[in-house]
Amino acid sequence: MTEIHSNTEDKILEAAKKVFIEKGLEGTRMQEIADEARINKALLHYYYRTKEKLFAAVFRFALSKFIPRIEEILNAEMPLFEKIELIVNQYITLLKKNPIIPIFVLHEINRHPDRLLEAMTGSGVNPEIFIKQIEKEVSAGNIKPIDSRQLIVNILSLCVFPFAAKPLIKGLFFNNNKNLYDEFIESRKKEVSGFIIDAIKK
Amino acid sequence: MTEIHSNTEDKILEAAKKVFIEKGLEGTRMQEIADEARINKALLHYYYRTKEKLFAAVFRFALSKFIPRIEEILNAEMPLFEKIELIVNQYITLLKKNPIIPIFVLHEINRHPDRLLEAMTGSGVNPEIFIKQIEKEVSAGNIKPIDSRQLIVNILSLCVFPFAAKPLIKGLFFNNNKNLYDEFIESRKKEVSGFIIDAIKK
DNA sequence: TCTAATTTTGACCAATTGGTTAAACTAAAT
DNA sequence: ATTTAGTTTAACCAATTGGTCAAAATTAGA
Repeated sequence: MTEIHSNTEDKILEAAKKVFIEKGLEGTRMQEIADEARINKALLHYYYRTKEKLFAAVFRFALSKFIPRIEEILNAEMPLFEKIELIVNQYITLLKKNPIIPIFVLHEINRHPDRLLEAMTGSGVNPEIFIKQIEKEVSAGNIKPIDSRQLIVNILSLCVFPFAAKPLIKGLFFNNNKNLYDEFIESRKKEVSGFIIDAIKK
Repeated sequence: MTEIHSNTEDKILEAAKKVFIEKGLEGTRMQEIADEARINKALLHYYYRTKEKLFAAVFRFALSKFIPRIEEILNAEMPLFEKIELIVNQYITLLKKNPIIPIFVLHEINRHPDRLLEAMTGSGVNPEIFIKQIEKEVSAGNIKPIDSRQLIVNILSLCVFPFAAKPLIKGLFFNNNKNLYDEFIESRKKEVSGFIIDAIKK
């Protein structure tokens, strides 16, 4: 198991990320990944034996961008509203750097839900902590009563959906103008957290 | 152009809907559609000459479920909050009947954004009306100041995302229990409109 | 330098794919 | 009963696909 990270192996993974994430598992041809990496197709199978194995590596990467590690934020000693601002801001910032990750991940976990369970086991993702905190705030009367899972899904929805629906939003509202769409997303960093806080504050 | 709706043509379209919407354009084999419809594969090409043409028919159907015609609601004489309640309730009800439509449409318009423009031209979808109404309510001081497009995207996000992320939510929150997830969605009919109204009311 | 291991390649393969074709079947009209 | 039109099928095809393999090229160690 002496993994010498040859330049080639990295080139393959980078090429695979680009093509797989754009076109999905079934929309991707191994030849296209090879072309993208400027190597022979047989080399793909030399480093990653099958398409599935190469895809699995890409999927793991994508999932780490889609479900970021934010334990530090969640466990931080900080008022709930500030925490929500921080989460929303960081999440939208992250997704802005990886804008096509959401639709890729959502599509692939829909096709093969088991892949998600595998990849998430031992990934440290634990919503229980955040759930507990929200419930504490509710019963302490600091925010309006709301089911914690509903609130979490609302936060996720408001952050993620605008990326998944990019072509729709861009076409419907901004006449396919990329800059206008980007500005729209940028202003959501403040918009969304303000919206959420207004919705739950007393 | 004498289109006699034979039973076979319907059977094909129904089978194509089932397979395409579940597996996407590139994940679908014509043979599988033929099997699903219990007919010969050549018959597919007899009625719909190519895979693309058959897919286009399915996509049009899916888009009509994803972007429902709600002009009547939008143009109705009704207070904004009631209107939001109605839209959210109707939209979630519709998506509950077609739960895998969102991820299918989002994925396909991401792969081929031009398909969306084609299908939406002359579809009567016109957000301008709703935009104007929201802006009127804002400037009349009836709700908090908010960009109308941001509000519309928020409404869409809160309605659609939980369907697109079904496997994630079901696994993360409900231990893959279908009933619990369904109840969760059902309660969002009230949850979401309440959330939105709380966020924008003064 | 010589050797052994690793890396890279072109040629190849079996299976699958969307699509075609000619013939057979069906049903209604004459 | 024959014709005619539309419908359905089995067999087939060329192109594409993921994957293999043996040989060539490169690298590293002695």
